[in-house]
Amino acid sequence: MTDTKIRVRFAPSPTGTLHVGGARTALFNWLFARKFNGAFILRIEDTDQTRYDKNAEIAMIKDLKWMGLQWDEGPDIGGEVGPYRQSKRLDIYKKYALELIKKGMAYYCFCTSERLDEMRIKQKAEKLAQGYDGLCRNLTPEETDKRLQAGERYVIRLKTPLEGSTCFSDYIRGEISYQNKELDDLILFKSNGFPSYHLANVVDDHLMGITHVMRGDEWIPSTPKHKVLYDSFGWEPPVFMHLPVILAAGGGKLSKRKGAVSVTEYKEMGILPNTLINFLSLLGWNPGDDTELMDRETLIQKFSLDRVNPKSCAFDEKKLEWMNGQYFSSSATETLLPDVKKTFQEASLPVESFDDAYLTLVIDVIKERAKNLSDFVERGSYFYADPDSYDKKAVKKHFKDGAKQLLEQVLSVINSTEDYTEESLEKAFQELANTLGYENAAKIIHPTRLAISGVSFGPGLYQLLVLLNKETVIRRLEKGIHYLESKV
RNA sequence: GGAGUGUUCGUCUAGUGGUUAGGACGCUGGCCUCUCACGCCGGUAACAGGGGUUCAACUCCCCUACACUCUACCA
Repeated sequence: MTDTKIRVRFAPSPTGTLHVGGARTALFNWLFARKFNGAFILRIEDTDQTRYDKNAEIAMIKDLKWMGLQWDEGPDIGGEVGPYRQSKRLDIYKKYALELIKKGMAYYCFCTSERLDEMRIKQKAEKLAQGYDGLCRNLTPEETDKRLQAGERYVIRLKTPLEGSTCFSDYIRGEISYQNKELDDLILFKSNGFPSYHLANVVDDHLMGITHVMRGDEWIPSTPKHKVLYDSFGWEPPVFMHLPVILAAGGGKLSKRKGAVSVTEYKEMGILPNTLINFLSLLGWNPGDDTELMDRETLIQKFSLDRVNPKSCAFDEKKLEWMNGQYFSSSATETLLPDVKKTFQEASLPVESFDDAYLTLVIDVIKERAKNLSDFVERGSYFYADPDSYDKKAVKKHFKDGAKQLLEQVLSVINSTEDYTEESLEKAFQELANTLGYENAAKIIHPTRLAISGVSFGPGLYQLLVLLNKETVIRRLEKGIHYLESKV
């Protein structure tokens, strides 16, 4: 398997957003290519002109790049066996389709879609096997010529053996065999002058020297037909490997109702690219030991086709978030800064009134507590704006009788703390606790935290006091005292 | 309807004839602690069902059930 250079491709049809299932397929191809120093190729399969969406293609490429799955050959960067966009290879497909006709392995079919529809309805009603009935398969050359001359619309179909069976080997599932009578005659060339997916795909994989085809398992039923196609051309088929589908958390199809489906959505939620790569890699593959947190290099090093399993799996967002939390805490703050800044702006926080150095400190204390970007807003908004309300439950617990007096004392302690550092503040709070006869400073800390942040959770109080700076703390304490006055 | 693929804790998975069926997320008890989060220690929970093969089956074979996919001039 490694004596010839590995060449794999990701061949999306740009008709919508990049689905996590597609992303996983791309990832496995990429990992495999990187592992063996092979080539990872991006090929745009835009043979369906009616469903093609330029914006979808742009978005898809953006998502792939965001994940860091860079290709070695593709429509944007070229390569030796291009073009890498099927709509630019139309004459190639035509040539090969004609070649098959000449060899007698394909034929012109003049059946109209109306006739095909009727045929299917009848087949269904009579509970017969579905599929093209082969009406045009036995047209005489004379008849065919006559109708061609007359300008009738036609498609080109592959002549599939009527008897026997066709089998192929799937790398992760073993031998898969189909009875030829189950296989109907594939359309190779459509009447609009475009090739079908099947023809374009097989011709391109061959011409581009693809050694391993890794794709979604919805392709399993067409693979025997592709095998017939390869045989008809006299070409050696690549190694096939069909990856299982990704299901929604509760089972069933992944759909918008059951959570996010596209890479873009996860990006917007604040999932880090490395998290998504790592998480997706573990869906249908594992390194064989218990390692779960792996960076790109480790993934490449450990990846192996032999450990890919054929079972479909569910996308567990809870675990994704856990993993993202792990990545947040281990990420360098400066890599997080642009995204957090943007998120804060979108939440209408006045990030511009403060400098990046401040934001850096804020991210530092939040990143180890956050699982996605919205956590940064939830846990960080008070760094930018004085709280305009206090958490109700926390008020009940920490703004009890005497809280006002307590805050006044805290205020005076803060005011008189010359050396405004965590150490001195801790010492000062400790002393206040002693004076008041408390066992520890907890009874002072909680009301203070609530007054300056509006919530009952967050970083260590002394850290918070310093980060917010003395002036802000004093202002918020006074505000808290006013609040308690008006409350009584 | 037909064909194909799949089936180990709720979820992701390890396991390739003999294991107290292991790990991770989740949930949960506790520790740590000024709170939250982290971390640490513990708990919870699985071989779809039925037949074989075998001294022995989660592992091999068959059947059933269930899930998913395909059955387009879509990919």
